[in-house]
Amino acid sequence: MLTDYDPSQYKKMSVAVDLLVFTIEEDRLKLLMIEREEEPFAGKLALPGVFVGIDETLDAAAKRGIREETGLKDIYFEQLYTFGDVKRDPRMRIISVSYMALVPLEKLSFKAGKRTKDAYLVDVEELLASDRSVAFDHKKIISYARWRLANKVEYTLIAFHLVPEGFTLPNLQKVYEILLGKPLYKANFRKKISEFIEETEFQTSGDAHRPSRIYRLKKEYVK
Amino acid sequence: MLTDYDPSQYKKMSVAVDLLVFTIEEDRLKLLMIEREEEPFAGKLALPGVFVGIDETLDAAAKRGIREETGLKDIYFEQLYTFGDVKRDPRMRIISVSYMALVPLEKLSFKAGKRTKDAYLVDVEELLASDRSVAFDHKKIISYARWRLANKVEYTLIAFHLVPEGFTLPNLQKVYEILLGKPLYKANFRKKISEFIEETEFQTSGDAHRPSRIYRLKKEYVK
DNA sequence: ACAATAGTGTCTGTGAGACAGTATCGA
DNA sequence: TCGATACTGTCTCACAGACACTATTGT
Repeated sequence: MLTDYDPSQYKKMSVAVDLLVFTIEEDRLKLLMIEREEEPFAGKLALPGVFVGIDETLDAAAKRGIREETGLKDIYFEQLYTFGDVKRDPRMRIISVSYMALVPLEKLSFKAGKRTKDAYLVDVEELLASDRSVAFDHKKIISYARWRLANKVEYTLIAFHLVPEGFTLPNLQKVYEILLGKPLYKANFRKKISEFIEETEFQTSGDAHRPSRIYRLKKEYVK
Repeated sequence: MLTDYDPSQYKKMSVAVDLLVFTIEEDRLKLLMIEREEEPFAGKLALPGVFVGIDETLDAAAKRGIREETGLKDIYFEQLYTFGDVKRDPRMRIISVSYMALVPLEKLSFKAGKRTKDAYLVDVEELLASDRSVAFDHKKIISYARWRLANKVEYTLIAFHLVPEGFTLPNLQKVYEILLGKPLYKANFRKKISEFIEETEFQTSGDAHRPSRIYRLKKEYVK
């Protein structure tokens, strides 16, 4: 490939990274979105994103974007898909490499439902079910990410990234149920994940019922 | 996102599509590669690829590339991953969106092992196991594609794209075995895929043993 | 004692794995 | 008849699904 490169023939384009930062808030899957202030799509919700620098790796751009939007340095993220429709952005040709990030709510400096800057935590199912318009082709991207997330829950340990380092099993199960969109049987769920976790000495307290033991992911499975 | 776009700050770059056209030849997984004639990496094997036109969708560019390299219009392909290391190409910054395509050998105008133009069918396992150098970061891309292919075989019907429309079960099983890298039990394999296929009236003939029935994928599962 | 949630034991059905057997062609 | 490969029947075992039971807290 690339043997016959002719700069005059192939115009260059801009490459951006779009970020899908997911978290769980009040037993709902939420996505970090911003309200656009300028045209096009002023007033609409959009995914946060950054342009990729000429000397910057895609992963590095994603990391930088996450840092700028959340203040967080070391959260889990992975490349999702690259969207390259010609008219995605009415102003110019932009290739968008989407990245999905997962973070437990505790790490986000967000209050429930409240805004920080122009950023909101948007209920994903609600957004996708509604006919509310979203900037650019971002609704399509969100829809794809939601699908991929549900898929990967089944054959990876990705759900653990949505939960604090120390977690209870009822807590973790709830996350699985939210991502899968269906209830699970307690006993079966525990059997399935038991090989990946280990007890800690801690447990919850203060609730008017039996306390719940705190577990953590075994070291060998921590990314 | 994209609210603060400043053209002087973010330089544009080139976007290319790299193609991984897989097929099965002589019971081996093969990949279509070309021998580079120019620097850099002259004489090395490389993935075929094309630059994405300014008014061209990523998928459209992939389709065009496949057409140019194989002469084929309607074969299965899917986007794989986007590679954006800064020094991938020593000449300039190129973002490479990789696409994986699958085609039965019968559709390719290739003779076993022989070249057409500068194109070869390269044994994938052999290439990956060897320390033979490959142009750019293409070895990494191939390695990733090989992994993804093995994965998707297990939970999709992707293997059917490597086999003609009418196929025998021993034939299909062999493809699964090649992709999975392990032998399968006949009876179990048949039970597993029986729901997706249907008999035709045809069978093989001429061999010194019991003929093999020709099957096809049920309509509802085609693509 | 009771409400509420945490946690466990076990039956069942489904499906993958393993292997042995039967079927049908050309020579 | 025989060699070779196509095709089928069935046993076993692991595991997901389903459900009932026990455990431990605060009030």
